[in-house]
Amino acid sequence: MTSTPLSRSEAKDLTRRKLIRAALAILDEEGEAGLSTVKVARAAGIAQSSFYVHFKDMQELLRVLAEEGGERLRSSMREARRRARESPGDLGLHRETFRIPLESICRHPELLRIQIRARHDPSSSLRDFASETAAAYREHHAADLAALGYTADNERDRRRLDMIADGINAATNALAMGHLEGRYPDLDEAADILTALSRGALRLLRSTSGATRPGDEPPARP
Amino acid sequence: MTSTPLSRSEAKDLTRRKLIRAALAILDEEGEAGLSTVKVARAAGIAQSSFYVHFKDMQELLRVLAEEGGERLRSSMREARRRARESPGDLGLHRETFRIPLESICRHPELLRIQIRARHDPSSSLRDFASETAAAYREHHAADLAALGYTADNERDRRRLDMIADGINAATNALAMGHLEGRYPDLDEAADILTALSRGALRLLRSTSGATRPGDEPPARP
DNA sequence: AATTTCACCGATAGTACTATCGGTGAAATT
DNA sequence: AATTTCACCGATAGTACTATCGGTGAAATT
Repeated sequence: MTSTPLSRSEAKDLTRRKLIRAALAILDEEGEAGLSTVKVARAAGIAQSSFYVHFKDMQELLRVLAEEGGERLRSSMREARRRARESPGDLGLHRETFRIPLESICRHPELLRIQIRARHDPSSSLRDFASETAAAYREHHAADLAALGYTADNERDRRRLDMIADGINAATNALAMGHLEGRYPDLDEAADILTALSRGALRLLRSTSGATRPGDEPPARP
Repeated sequence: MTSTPLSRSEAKDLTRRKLIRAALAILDEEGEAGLSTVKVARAAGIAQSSFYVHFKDMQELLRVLAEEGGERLRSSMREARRRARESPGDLGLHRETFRIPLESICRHPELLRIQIRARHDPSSSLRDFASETAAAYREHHAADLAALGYTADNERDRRRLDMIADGINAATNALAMGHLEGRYPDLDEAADILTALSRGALRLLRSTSGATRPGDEPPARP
């Protein structure tokens, strides 16, 4: 082992990173209820009281965690969008549209778990983060639908697009979690299912866009 | 006010119910982290120490809560199945299949919220309850699909049915939550979206059942 | 009527955690 | 070289909660 002479600020930054990493791990393994300055500090290898050198309180650490997580998720989605645009063909694009979010989730599953938990936990300090993330995903999806040629010009259609994005989103999360739990080993299969689900929804939009009330399935395109 | 002379056991049962109700309310409003014998007992109008007359500890109260919640959910689903069977016509049946679970959820939203939270919280004492409930929903849905004529006779098709049930399920929850949050005021619209999503998935099953790999969309029925 | 049972009470010991404070030594500055 | 800064430390007061214990009075039993 080569000794590394660290400056004071470098050393401080290092322990700060250690605290953040430790908190993320505990958050993922034991949930928000399992977090305490005692545990985080010990996991990072410092005294409990030294926790306060780096963060005002646990709340602030969680805020930082949310910001970093949000940044990671956003960049992951940007990357996804970029790759999807490069994908060849129309079917390919449609399928990539679904495989890529699945992959993004599987790359940082702890972020999704934490987010889902926070989204439904009224006592969570991460609720805002969770809501923003959910909204970002919805927008992401709305953009994808727009890219496929579906735009909403009245309130009902907008609400429908929202519901579809919401539903597909939830399904994406569910399949990703199932993949991580080992139930669905093949992500391509999952992407196929999502593609099929969305096809059904798009068919509905196509068949009744602007109409007053849906019948069964008139074939007309807008 | 007419005075009600209660026997000792009746009175005990009453406070027990009060404790359970109080716990459920706190669980819904503040999450599992907000639960404590202090709060529950106070909300039920008894001394903190009297909590232990009724339950060994908080863990046991949560177990009872999970059992009661499970029973409520199961009976809600039985009722749903019964009504769906009575529904006229094939399209009607398909749509009822989706509207009824939505209604069930909206009748007891706190149960879904608690379940979703527990399902993703590693520190929760309600995880088993949540897993069982999720599995029950999936079976419910698999049965619905079977009723519509989709049966799986190989591993890949079984996995697909699972994924579809999982995905539709997640979408159902998402739309129900959206309805409760006021974003989707009309449950029928939500049911239409779910119907459309599932149609897409069913079309996939139809077109590639038993085949080795899906192409785009051959029209053949099995 | 006498006795027993028991749901509930207040007090309290024990546990886990938060957040502050004064002290220390090595890094940084002068 | 002398002085200052500051990341980290141990100790500790304060907070919130759990779970037990002995006591009490009214209901239930004898």
